[in-house]
Amino acid sequence: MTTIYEVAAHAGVSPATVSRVLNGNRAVNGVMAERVRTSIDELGYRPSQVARSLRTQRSRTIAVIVPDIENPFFTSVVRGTEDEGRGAGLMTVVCNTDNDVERERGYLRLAVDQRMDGVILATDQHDLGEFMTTRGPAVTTVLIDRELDSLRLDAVLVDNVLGAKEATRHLIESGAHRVACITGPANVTTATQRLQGYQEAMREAGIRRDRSLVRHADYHSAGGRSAMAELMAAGRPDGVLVCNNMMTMGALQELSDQGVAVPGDLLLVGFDDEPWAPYWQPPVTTVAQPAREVGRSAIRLLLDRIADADSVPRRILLLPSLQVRASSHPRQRH
Amino acid sequence: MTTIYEVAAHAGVSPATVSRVLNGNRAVNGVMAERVRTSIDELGYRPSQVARSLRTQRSRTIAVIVPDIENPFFTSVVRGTEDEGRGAGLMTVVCNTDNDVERERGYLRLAVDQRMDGVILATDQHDLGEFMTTRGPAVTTVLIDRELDSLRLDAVLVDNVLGAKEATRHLIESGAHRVACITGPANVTTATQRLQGYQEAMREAGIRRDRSLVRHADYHSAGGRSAMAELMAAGRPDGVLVCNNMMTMGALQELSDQGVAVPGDLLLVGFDDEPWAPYWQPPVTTVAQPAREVGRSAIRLLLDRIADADSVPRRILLLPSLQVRASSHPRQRH
DNA sequence: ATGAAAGCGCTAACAC
DNA sequence: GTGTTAGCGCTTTCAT
Repeated sequence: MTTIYEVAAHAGVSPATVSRVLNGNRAVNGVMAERVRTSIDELGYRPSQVARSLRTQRSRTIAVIVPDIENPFFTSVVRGTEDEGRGAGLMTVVCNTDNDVERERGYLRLAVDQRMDGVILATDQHDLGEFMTTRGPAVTTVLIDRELDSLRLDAVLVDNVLGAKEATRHLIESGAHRVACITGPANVTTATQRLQGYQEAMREAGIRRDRSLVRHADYHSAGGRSAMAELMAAGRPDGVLVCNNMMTMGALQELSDQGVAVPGDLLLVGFDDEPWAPYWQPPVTTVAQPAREVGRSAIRLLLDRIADADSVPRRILLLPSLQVRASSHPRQRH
Repeated sequence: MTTIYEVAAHAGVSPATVSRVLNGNRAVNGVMAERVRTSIDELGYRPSQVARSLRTQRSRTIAVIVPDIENPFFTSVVRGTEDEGRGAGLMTVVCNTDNDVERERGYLRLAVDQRMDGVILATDQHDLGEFMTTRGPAVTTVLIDRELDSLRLDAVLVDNVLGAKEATRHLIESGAHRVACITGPANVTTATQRLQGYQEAMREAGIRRDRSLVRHADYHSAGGRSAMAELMAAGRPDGVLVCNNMMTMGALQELSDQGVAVPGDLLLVGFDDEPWAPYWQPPVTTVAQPAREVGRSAIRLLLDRIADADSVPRRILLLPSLQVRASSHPRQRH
């Protein structure tokens, strides 16, 4: 692999001059710069980022650590970080923890070991282990999607309460009287917030609280399915808010198996818009989260934080939007 | 950030000794090693991979470059490379090209610049630009999913001809007489191979070739949808093989919109098994590709290639398997 | 068994 | 405007 010295020799200049050309330093004679560029091309030279990082102490690389890369919400977030990062010359590395604490720790360690410029992290782990030192995180970190109040860090969140509230209100206005809610694990903030939004909407509609209409599941399809089965057994609801995309699939399957027509017998709204929500049968009304914007905002917070390590942590709250489709179409009056 | 020198000073030894402990060099006194480990813990020291890579000329990192990270086939491949790579101490970096030649070039360049140990690449680009030098690829490379005969490289492929052939035969045996095929772009090898498998099965069943039953689309849902619409207009088929997961969604939507019942009016088989295929309405019969195994095999080929740069390129062909579900259930005889 | 020292490939003072 | 040089944090001979 050719080095900067070989390029320098080839062009008859010093390595410093090559470095200047490489880094767009204007203080280089035009002719000489051109000669250097020619040598670079002829030799097919590519500067070693490794050497560069060691020297400059910056890697121009950030890690995005997510619990589930198969969840389209997170893939969209990654698109956002790539988009926004590219502009700042930042490369995005995707790390998938599969909700495994040990893998998460491993990736945090990796970010440190690689001396990455930043970490964008979605987790419900309040204890980040050795990664959190007394002087803050070992690598500049921005949280996304889930809140971790215990950590004083920048964060980009979505207004889950509002999203769930609007969705529930929509179900009620569309004619549902017994609206159920399948939310995520009780220890995940997004799940409790969405449940809260549901409860607020119910209260405001003057519907009395009925615990048999609420289920916590695991944010995966199988969990959504059994939760839906339980709800049907506990007393048929005529509307349901399913608080994430994976569980929505499971719930729909269970309803289909039981011969429950959507929206005929039951109105349904899911969470997390995604590429194929419109393609389902029926097309599913969802609370769309601005996933891409989450990624973009996270990069911006990260860059600000790198520029000024000492300012007070910021919290960006983005708004979701209801995408109305067939699964919640108002019931015909009989 | 603490360095190896500070650890050495803290433990009262030389940096060389710390390095030896770090790398499990047995030639170090037990007591001393223990003292070093204590210092490492106390200081929270993490060796810089950057400095390590510069010194050893190995990054222990590979790039997996795929055309579409939202396609579950590729996410599964990535899982495979992570699984298998972890064992060898390799870290997987995921790069998403969105089928964009420029982005692909960019990521190949990145692999070079970061002096990565290897690249696992899914592409239909026959020209890899400067990445391919006269002495082979700039970084050790293994191709996956798609064939590139022009490049003499290791590759892990799936027997697409066989998969499509079995699927088509299954459709015919299940009672379809006019079996259509929606395949991918004519310049992508997986698409032509799947089409070929379809054609072979049709020929062997003694069904005469009918070009109006074949459509090329773009491997995305919208393309699958319009292809399905065209097929229905051109003369209703009673069976269809859709050659990738995204297009299957589109085709199903079109059929639903037209009021065509699956499998009642038309039998359907898709390609690429995926997490939610069983959750669709109806659950979809698919040709499941061993995506994870593709990733694992690719890592193995890569490691072999790194160990021996001069052996002849190998080609691993994996077998797909038909997952029979409701969408192709044999028609009741009227 | 341990240490001293060179060097991986680059950048940034500093000198000219 | 350009060159010389030190040094980023490691690993690895080569001495001892």
